[in-house]
Amino acid sequence: MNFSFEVKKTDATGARRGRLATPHGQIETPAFMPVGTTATIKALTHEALEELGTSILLANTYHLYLRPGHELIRKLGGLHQFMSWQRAILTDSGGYQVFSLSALRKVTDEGVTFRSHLDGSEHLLTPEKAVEVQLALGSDIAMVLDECIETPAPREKAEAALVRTTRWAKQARQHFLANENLYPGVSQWQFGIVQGATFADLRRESARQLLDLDFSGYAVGGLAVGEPHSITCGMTGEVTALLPADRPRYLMGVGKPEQLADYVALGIDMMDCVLPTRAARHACLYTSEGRVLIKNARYASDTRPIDPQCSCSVCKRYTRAYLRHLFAAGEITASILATHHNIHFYLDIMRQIREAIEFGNLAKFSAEMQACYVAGPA
RNA sequence: GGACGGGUGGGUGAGUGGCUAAAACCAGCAGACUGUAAAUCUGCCGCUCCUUGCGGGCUACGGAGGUUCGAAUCCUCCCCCGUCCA
Repeated sequence: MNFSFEVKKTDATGARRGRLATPHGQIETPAFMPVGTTATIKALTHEALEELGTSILLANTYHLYLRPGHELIRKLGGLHQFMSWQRAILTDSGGYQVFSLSALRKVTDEGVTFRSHLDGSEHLLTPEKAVEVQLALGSDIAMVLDECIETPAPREKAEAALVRTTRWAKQARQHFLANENLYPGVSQWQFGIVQGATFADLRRESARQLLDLDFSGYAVGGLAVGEPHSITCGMTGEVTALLPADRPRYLMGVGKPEQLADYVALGIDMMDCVLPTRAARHACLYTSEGRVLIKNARYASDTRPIDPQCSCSVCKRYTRAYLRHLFAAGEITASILATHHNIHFYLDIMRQIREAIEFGNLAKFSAEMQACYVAGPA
């Protein structure tokens, strides 16, 4: 096994400073993972991602299964070789698409039947199928298929999704353990996903049930999908309190810049979010002084960099006025530069968080982030 | 000189008697985005008043008159623009 996870230090808040080793490199934790659903971080080259210090990124089972197809990717040497990315990859299972593509799918105990958003064709994604697709992709970390529901949700619905998620997790775990060595050269970790919506007892129950299955790591799913941040934190805390200390914990789909440290303080080791990349394409830039909506008229002749405190290559070279112009003109370069900056900003936050844990001042760092995001940019 | 066609809100451009402060798109202004159906989506976009309401007043479809209860829409004259013919 080429995998290991080690917690090197835990601070007073409960934050963990660790290291996750994979066959495709080491990941310093807490880590933020940029989202590359269709095997690309939109608007960024792999050269740029490497320069930014990305150690792991996400890709998506449902999307890659539909296009170009996991069999093709397998045939071409697996996802790493296909996309020419030799660092780590985590693949999401398609569970999130149960939520985001709710209009195009039907969930039964057997699995999720999707009507393809690409061509309308029907596809049944079962827990076993999700395992098979991810093994074929050869990602480093595979997620079990779960049922992600919106919050707030009625208790009965949350219970039903929890029961189904646990059942699917058992099937997925079994199927994984029986097939993990199916492809030579592919070595993979499998994570379970805790559900339970906004009900603390359901969250705890979900976690306990998954612990029996002995996953390599545990994710908290179904959060930041409508509920307030305080609830997200509350639910996360309920779960991390029960998770084994020696396994990585992954809070799925979060968060805003000023929220990241909160999750880390709750004992989270890994996070991912489309926010920095999507917001970038939508002209929202994250800075040490808060958000900069770069299309605003006030930046038309602003010759400062996006973030005067930032050391990224975009901030070293370009002005706000130029970025604003690129967005106004609909130039593709606008997305490229904005995404580069935002990913740098997120990865830099994580660097600062890791450092803060080591120096024991995470709470202070968190407070400073909150302050500038409440105050907004100068 | 003649024959047609046309002049609509910042732009393009619908609208041929009342449902029209006037479609749609663009531009402009502002906002949203949390395991990506997102280079997307939403709101505002003539001026003004207030008790901010599917509220009131004013101005507006080249110009000036006219018909009509009512005109961007019909009539008259004028001014521009385009195409074609001399």
